[in-house]
Amino acid sequence: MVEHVAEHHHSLARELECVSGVPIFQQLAQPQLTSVAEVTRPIHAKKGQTVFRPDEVSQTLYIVNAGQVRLYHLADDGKERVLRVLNPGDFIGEIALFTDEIHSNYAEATQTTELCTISRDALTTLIQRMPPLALSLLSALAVRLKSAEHQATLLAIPDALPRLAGYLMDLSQGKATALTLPMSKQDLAAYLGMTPESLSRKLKQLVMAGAIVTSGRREIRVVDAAKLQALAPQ
Amino acid sequence: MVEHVAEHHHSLARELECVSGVPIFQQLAQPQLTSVAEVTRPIHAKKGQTVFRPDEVSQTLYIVNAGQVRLYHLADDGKERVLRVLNPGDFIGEIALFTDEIHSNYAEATQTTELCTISRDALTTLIQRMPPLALSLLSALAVRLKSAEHQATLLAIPDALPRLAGYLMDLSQGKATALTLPMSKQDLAAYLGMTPESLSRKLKQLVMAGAIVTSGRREIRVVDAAKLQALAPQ
DNA sequence: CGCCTAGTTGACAAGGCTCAACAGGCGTGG
DNA sequence: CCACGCCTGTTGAGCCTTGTCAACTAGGCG
Repeated sequence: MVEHVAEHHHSLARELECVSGVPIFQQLAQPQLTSVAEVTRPIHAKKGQTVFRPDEVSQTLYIVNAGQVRLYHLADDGKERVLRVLNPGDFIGEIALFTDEIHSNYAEATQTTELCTISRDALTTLIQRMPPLALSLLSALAVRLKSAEHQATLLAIPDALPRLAGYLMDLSQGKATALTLPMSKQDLAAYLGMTPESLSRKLKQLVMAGAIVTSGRREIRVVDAAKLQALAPQ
Repeated sequence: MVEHVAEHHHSLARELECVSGVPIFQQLAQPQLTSVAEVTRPIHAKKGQTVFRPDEVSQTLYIVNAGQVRLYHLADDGKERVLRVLNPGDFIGEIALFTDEIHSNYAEATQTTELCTISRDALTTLIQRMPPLALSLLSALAVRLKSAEHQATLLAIPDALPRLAGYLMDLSQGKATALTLPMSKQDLAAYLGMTPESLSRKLKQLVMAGAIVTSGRREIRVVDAAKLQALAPQ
């Protein structure tokens, strides 16, 4: 589980596929996409493999193209704190673009995953040549910033139930839909700043209240958005 | 240094002063600074005044030039949750640049404050004309994102003492220095996800442990960074 | 089919929140 | 300039929530 990820350097086709699937580059024209593809290196990781680990000096932007990457922090009591989960289109390493970021987190593939990597120098050059790219990067960062600050306000709530309800409201976007948890329950518990035991109990409480029903390991269906809303903060 | 330009565009003097003091625009050349100043509108707020309130549709970037702005959220139990405090050079409203942001927070001046405002249209135009501006905006957003995510990891810690110790470590940057709290203790308590009572007790605990000494309302001196570090998480 | 991890449930203890009363600064007005 | 008053911060006591530890169940993967 500590093996190195496989790197590939071949035709541009692969890079193009990687690049064109990513929202950040979506509105670029074909020739510009090719320029981006030229400086992109795809890497692959199988389930459980580590993409990067702490203390590596990084000057690379990682963009998830397919699969899923779990970003977590290892506390010195041995507990893993999940920071977030990267799905296709998400990226990590933006700070590496401006300072020599020393990663303090682990990135681990939770399934077979393909990532695009772009070096700092290549990306800054690209940004200066393609203003639309700068705008879409800014937009992506702004969105992430908003969600990070939102999460911070959620976590500042001392009671576990509204914290969980607020999280589920975000996931379901206020509607009574079925949804799949983006991570395991123990990871979710860490993400929400509680123990797996508490998460289990609070979920049960929501089921009892008639707000949600659970089915299977990661499936949740919101049946009464109003009840959930009433338990959520704000 | 502003004088020279002021002679040519006298009406811009105020805007230039506002713009040139802001880190985001710092490395722009003089003519570019003038372009920025041309689309900037300074606004002023006295202590206690509200800069904006929730449900206002905003297409504006606010940059604090002097003074301090407190950004907070009003829960429906009437309690204020401080999201962060903006000091000179900090900005807010970046999400407004990409979507019609509906502010969910209040912004209130804690002292006599001057802000620069730039409209969405003006800023996107500027970005496309000035690649370095895009880079420095990206850099600023990345830094804020990092600190927001860091705060989220802090808040996910259930025990109040390490949470506080971690916050103080961040403020003091690991050194044994004197520091001034950027906000009142009750605001800090909300920011750290605890009650003012808990904050008071935990601070006392840190003083007892010999890690810090307090003097006055907002002054804290770290006397033993190692002790503080030992109590902080990671 | 069986093992191993993820998830659940229960009992207990500890920590933080709540409520309430008190002290101490700072600004305001006399 | 002083005194008063208000707001900020502190201290105390009790209860409630959540973390901890432990045992148990349920899926998933080999």
